[in-house]
Amino acid sequence: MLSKKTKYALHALTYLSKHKEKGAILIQEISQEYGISHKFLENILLELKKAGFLGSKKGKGGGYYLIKEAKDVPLSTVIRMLDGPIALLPCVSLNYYEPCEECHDQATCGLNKVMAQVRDETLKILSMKSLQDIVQEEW
Amino acid sequence: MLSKKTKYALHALTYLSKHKEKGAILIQEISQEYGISHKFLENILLELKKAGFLGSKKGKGGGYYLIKEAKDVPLSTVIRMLDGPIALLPCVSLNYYEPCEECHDQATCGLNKVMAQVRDETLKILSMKSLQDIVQEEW
DNA sequence: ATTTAGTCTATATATTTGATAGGTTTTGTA
DNA sequence: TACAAAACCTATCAAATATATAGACTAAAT
Repeated sequence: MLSKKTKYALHALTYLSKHKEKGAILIQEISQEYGISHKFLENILLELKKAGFLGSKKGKGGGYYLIKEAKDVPLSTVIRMLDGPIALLPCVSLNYYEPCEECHDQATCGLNKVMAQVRDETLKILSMKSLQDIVQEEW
Repeated sequence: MLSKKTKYALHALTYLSKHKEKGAILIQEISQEYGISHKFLENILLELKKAGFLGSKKGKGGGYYLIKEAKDVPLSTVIRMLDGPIALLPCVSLNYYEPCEECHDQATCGLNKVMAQVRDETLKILSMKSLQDIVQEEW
């Protein structure tokens, strides 16, 4: 399951994308919209900023805004950044690979094969779908 | 990611299936084979027994053995039993459904749609593939 | 009777997740 | 230029979950 962190991030990004015309948007506004703790969301938005998805402005009239085009924000990227691996096993993770300690030989492991297949199908969707698809779906 | 518990369970089931001709197999033997803590594996096998996958025999010459046919043990069932939901969001889980607290309206939620798609593709594989497929893959 | 090996329940330890606290910096504006 | 607003930053805490361990109990073989 996705962590709340990631879910909140995706909702926040969606909100920012939908209200792009408003310019900078307060953390407050987003946290109220979804009933998320202000401080928790703060941390999340900061991370998204450091990762280059968001820009921000301090002081009065400040807030956050989307830097990237919604179509250039694949869901897989957001999920990986905040939750880590998408794969079900470390030994089939493309971005967070680690061998399984208990595994004798990855090359012949049956689970490895199946989970690689699951990973491929999941990624086919999550890297194809972008923030824009979410926004469009909701409008 | 799958928990160690689930990974261990799947390995243990595979082992039991491969060595079915031996009859009852010691926890000891399996835990050594994969370098798993004896006691931890004990708990896992007990769960699998209570769920009706394994049988056991106490005392000397005892151990665990597979009750079901390997082909009748879908990976999805094992994963769900030990790890819970396969879906990435509670609101698209078929077996552990819960609404997302922060969500205004599931019917129009864009994430919901995408994650339902991911769930479908994942389940297509995990409920199609059984223990037997894992065993065959490794032989 | 003794040994072997699973059963059961409880507890301990570690890790991760979700949330909070409070001071710092920047910026608009009165 | 002082003040207020709002993001920035770091640290910490609390709760939940995952992993592992302990030890007494029961059943079976010999």
